[in-house]
Amino acid sequence: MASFPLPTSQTNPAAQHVRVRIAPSPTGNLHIGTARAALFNWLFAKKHGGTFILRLEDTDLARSKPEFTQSIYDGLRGLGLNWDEGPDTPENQSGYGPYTQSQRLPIYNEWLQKLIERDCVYKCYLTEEELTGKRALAAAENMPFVYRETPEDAELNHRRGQTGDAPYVYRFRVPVDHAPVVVHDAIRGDVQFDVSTLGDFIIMKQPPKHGRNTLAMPTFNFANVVDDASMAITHIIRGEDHLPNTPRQILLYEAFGIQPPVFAHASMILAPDRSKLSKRHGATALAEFLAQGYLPEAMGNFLALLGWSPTDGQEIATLEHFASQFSLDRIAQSPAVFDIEKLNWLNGQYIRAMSLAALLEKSRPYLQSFDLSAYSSEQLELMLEVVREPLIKLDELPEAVSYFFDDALSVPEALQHDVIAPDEGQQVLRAFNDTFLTEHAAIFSQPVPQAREAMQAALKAFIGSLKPLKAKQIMWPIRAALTGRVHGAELASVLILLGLKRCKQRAQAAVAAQV
RNA sequence: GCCCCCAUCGUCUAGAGGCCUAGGACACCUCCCUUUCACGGAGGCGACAGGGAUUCGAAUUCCCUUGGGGGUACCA
Repeated sequence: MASFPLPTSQTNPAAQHVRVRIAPSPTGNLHIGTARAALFNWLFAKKHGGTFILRLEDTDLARSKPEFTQSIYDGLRGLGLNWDEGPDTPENQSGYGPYTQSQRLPIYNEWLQKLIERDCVYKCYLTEEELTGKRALAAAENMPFVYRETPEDAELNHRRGQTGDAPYVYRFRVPVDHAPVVVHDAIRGDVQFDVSTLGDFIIMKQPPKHGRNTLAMPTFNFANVVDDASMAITHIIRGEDHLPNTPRQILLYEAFGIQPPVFAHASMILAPDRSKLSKRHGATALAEFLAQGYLPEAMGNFLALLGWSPTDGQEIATLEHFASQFSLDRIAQSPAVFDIEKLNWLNGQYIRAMSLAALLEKSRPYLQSFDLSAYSSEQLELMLEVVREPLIKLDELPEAVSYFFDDALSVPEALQHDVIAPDEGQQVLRAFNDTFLTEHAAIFSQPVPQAREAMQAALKAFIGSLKPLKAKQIMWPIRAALTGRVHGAELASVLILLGLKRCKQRAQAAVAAQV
């Protein structure tokens, strides 16, 4: 795919100890795009025996919330993307902490001093109004707003600096005569940005006027670079939305005299209408999918396939398997549409492949409205075994098993009329109730595996005994009477799980309804 | 507007000049299996955005157009 020259020390991860990070901001629940970025980083770290780091970028004090931090923890852990270093790991072990930006203020100030010493930054005292005016001016000329400190502004900044208490921010002075900044991207190749498109960007915000925290916060671009540099991050794998930021960050690395890490910008995940994935398209947070009963394994598998493809073409695999063949140059350059159909298929695959014991555990939260104590776990596993086939996600479970728990089964009018009421149906149901259930009553008290086998055989014989009628004509009335539907789980198992008593009740009710 | 990225079946993608009358997966259709629905199996439908250029030869290289996406904040 992308082929371009990069120093071997950078392109060959084996030549150094890989350190990658996911750096979400706790201003929202873990987004599906962030989850995928985390996954790519994790896969890359795994592949190279590297270190996967979680860093919380909470410099936006107003929007950062503890519950979002929790959502990030839960989401990543849910997918199995455990981090080697992060806010909750002992930082003295690594020496790179803390891993929460709001706790790293002294570090940013320290690094800011270096820039001040090198005259790479200046205090900007321009007010919001003055800035707005400049923006309007640029807009009027149909030009992009690129802020540069003019001689007049410099004088003004100097004058306001004298007063001592005027509010200011720190801006990075973009060198105007700098050659185009080249981003060596491991996915896209070299991307050039002319410095004339880069304004003097803010690196330290103004301290908030109110509230108990009055310390100045770094901006994203600054904190990101300082942290990545001081945490010895070797590869930055992130979304394409960060690509336009990268030249600014590279300028900062240059100002610090530090070799930038390898950048890899994966493209975005899009909604089916090719617009940005947003709430109006349904779930966007990982937790929402998980709550619907998409299995974490399926989500991880699906996300890995969105914008990346395995070399061996095996689409259903563990993350460890994917990790073994992961490489940045196989990450797609073009955006990927989030295709729920494929997720559905994958999830179904996982539901069917799962052990019944594991499935039972995963299912319990979805079955809370039912009294499971009426069944042994062996019976519950049988229940899941026979209803799991058509499932897409676990939240369909209550509907799928409802007739095992309802005491009074309500049979839809249409079924009552079309399947149960006709003479044939009644004939079948009478035979079922009077003969079949009586003759085979003993089967119901057998242990599950034997009962199932015996019941299957008995049903087969029963169908044969009603000769002129076809199997379907026999099964449907019974199924309708017992479950209130004509499609569904294997009938023999349904009978066993319902038990003799309920089978009789429901069969008799179906017959009685017609007299 | 300006800057940047992207462009293969409806969708996810394979494809790094001849292996491509473009492969796989999801979805869809047909058939088979089957006591229903499903699962599973076997087939089928279906794409290199358009236009130039380079080349003996282009899905693959270059340019333009068009379309989509991202950015343009004291958000990250």
